[in-house]
Amino acid sequence: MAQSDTVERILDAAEQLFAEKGFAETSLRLITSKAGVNLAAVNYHFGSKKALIQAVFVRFLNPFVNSLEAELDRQQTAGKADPSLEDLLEMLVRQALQVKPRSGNDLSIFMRLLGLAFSQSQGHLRKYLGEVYGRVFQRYMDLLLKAAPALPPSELFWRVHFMLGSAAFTMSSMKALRAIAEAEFGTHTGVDEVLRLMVPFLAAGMRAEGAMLGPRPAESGVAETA
Amino acid sequence: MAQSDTVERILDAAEQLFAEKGFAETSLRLITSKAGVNLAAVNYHFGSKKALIQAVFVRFLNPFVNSLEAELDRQQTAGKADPSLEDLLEMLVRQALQVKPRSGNDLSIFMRLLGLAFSQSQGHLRKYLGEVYGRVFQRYMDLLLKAAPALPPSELFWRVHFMLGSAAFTMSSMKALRAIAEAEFGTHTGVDEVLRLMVPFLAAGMRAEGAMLGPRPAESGVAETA
DNA sequence: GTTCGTTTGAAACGTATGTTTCAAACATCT
DNA sequence: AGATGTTTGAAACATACGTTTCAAACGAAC
Repeated sequence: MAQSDTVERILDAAEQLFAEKGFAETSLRLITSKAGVNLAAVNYHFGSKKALIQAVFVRFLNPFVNSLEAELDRQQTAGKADPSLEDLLEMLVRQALQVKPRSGNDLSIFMRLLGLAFSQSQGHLRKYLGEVYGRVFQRYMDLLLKAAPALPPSELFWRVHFMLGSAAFTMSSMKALRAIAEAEFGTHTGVDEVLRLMVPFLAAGMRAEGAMLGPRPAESGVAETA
Repeated sequence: MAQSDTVERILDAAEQLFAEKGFAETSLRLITSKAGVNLAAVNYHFGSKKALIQAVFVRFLNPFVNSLEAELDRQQTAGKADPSLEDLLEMLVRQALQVKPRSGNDLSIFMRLLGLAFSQSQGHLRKYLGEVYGRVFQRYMDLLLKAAPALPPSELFWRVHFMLGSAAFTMSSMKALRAIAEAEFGTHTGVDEVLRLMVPFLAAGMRAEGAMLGPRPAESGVAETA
């Protein structure tokens, strides 16, 4: 064959190992030996380890983001009312669950990688993902801010990142937490269920009464300091 | 003097560098050169890099946890009613703000280290911190569960970790986020203010209507929170 | 069947890391 | 002051990593 499957084998192995151990802790030798290819193949096909990491993310993020954008288009052209917070969060959950699993690639790998992208971001990844997906992200964020209660912009800013933190942390620890939950309560909780549990929690947090100062936007001195 | 300040110098440098770059990305050579001590001093005084990391955490976590436990004692012997979610979260904020800053050690370093303990936990750290501080943590958790609404235990389990995620992520990215917020909104938001902003967000999330029982979900349709 | 661009394989390179070694310097106690 | 136990300093060690090299193997075109 003209194009062997070496590239795919590397991506599969890297995806799985990154999700298990993180980026820095996964060596190229481990990846290539798991993939059954030569060590030099990574640098030959991808150029560097950083480029490999980016390639892994593009491969699994592209379908997700495209699907999300399609749903945003649908929602917009349908001329419906602006979606609620719950609608928007559910939308993300739905897209995530819809991503078709590849070989041995279950949802938790997707989740874990997504979490790692934020917590272990080496800078280059964050920058790269921002360049590639920033537009769709911004579009989603605008809807989110429209659905959020009227609060000082800076308070909304922080609340969005509180949400992001919940999601990133939960996703990157989901596998371990699910094991604990199962041992402790006997109830088998699927990844999809955990994602749905987050929706009311996050939406309620966003809707909480503001803590900054009254109804007015922040201008005069913020005399909250203790 | 019988005991030179080498140990403290190492701890100071390590604390600051870990907070800046994470554990794996901070080499012993960087630490020792910043501390102005010999490279071998780390292994001589601490035994290994892992032990150094633990020592850094013990030094800054001990006052915090002791102070928290004292407040729990006070609260309990005072015979007051069980504290609310907001009370409990405010309690943590208060302890964090109360930790006296050391040389050049401001609150954001404390926050960032705390966040790293969860997101970059190398296993050994998590285990060690669990052994040392597990008892107080459990005690606090019991109060938290008492203050939380009546929900299936597994749903509460997940919500607690959603909270934890918010906190850990926010704390570990606080410095960068504060810079963004300041550039975007012009409002200078102190670390203490950010912590206090989290309180209503997290409390409201914990109090959100349960998503588990109630109308049987399981199908594609989603029961929206009315 | 020969040729030529692409891909693979095995080995080496250069660098960085945590750790160990051991003699010199130091502080403390008799 | 001298002996003794502790701490430091400079160097080396062992290992792991990402990357490079280059000859061999391969596939498609002529």
